[in-house]
Amino acid sequence: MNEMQVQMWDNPRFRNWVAVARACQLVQQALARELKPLDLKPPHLDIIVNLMRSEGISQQDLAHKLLVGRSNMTMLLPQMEERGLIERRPDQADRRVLRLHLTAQGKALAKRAIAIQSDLIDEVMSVSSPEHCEIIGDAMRRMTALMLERDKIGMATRTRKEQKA
Amino acid sequence: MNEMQVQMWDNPRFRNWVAVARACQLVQQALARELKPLDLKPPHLDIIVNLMRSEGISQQDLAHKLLVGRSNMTMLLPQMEERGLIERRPDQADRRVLRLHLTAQGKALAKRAIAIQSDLIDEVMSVSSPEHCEIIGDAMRRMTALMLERDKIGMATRTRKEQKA
DNA sequence: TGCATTTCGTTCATAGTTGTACAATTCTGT
DNA sequence: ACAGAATTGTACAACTATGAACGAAATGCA
Repeated sequence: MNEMQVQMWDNPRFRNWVAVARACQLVQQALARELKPLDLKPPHLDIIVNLMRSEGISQQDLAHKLLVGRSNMTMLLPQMEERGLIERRPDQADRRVLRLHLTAQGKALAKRAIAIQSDLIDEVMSVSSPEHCEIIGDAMRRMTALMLERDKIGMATRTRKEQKA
Repeated sequence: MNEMQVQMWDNPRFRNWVAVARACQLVQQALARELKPLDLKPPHLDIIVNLMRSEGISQQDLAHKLLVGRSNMTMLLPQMEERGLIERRPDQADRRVLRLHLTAQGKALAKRAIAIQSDLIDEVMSVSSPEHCEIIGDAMRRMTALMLERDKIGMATRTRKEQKA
């Protein structure tokens, strides 16, 4: 029973991944704290950031990019709209979808929030040289690709649709 | 307004940190899915793993290690105790604290759960060479140290206690 | 000893997240 | 054109997480 204990922490991959998860959690918590004065939470900022990149995106696609469920968007977006940060305009080509846009006020807040986030990230990533910073980012992007591919395969074997092929 | 957009994503630190956060999120989600057959959730596994390292730890110290609030432990631990995975024994030296221990059943489940987690981590970390894996882990540990130090300083300036010095 | 302060765990109200079921709309294949 | 399937956003219930207030126990300091 004790071998398991040793085994886990002697495994470099395990040890180093745990370090990644812990750092992530701490940075997220710090971000939440520093965003509080703007009355924003990390999910709101994620939405704003993605909206700057993809004006007119649908709720579904946004949820997909953020790796959360659609219902999550239904909870968050209306309250951001009431706050005047975003607009949800119906798409007349497909009347099911709502296309999302940042308002001027939303962009102004985005600027301040992103400044906070960027400063925090600059601080935490400054523990690594630019070269190591790229190594880390590259590894994480490969990891993300791997996980998304995994999910896709899992979906294909579980659903009935693809079995036709 | 558009300069901000470019500015963010041209900043290597920003871009690479976002990759870290996304990978983390995906791995967490995958872990949750693979743990479902054992009827465990990531927080439970975190508790179990830390309990293997630190038999007899208090709820408070455990919460501190896991970077969550004490009330979180109060929510999770009793239900794990009822399930027979852990025991909470009062400390007769200090009758406020409850010392935590894994039961035999808890250890058995831990073994299976850790096998699942290790396999997943091995898979995702296999996108990096052992050398890069260490670079990543070292960076994240420095980052964690930086954040904890930051918090400590923040606490010291806010509380009254340390002002005596 | 006595009293203020701190620490540990709990309680509870609040807020955030998820999955499922649903109505409206669009797409597909005949 | 039309029936069946898929997609979009919503509603809701169940679950999870968090922070503040609390009581009990311990500690520090006169």
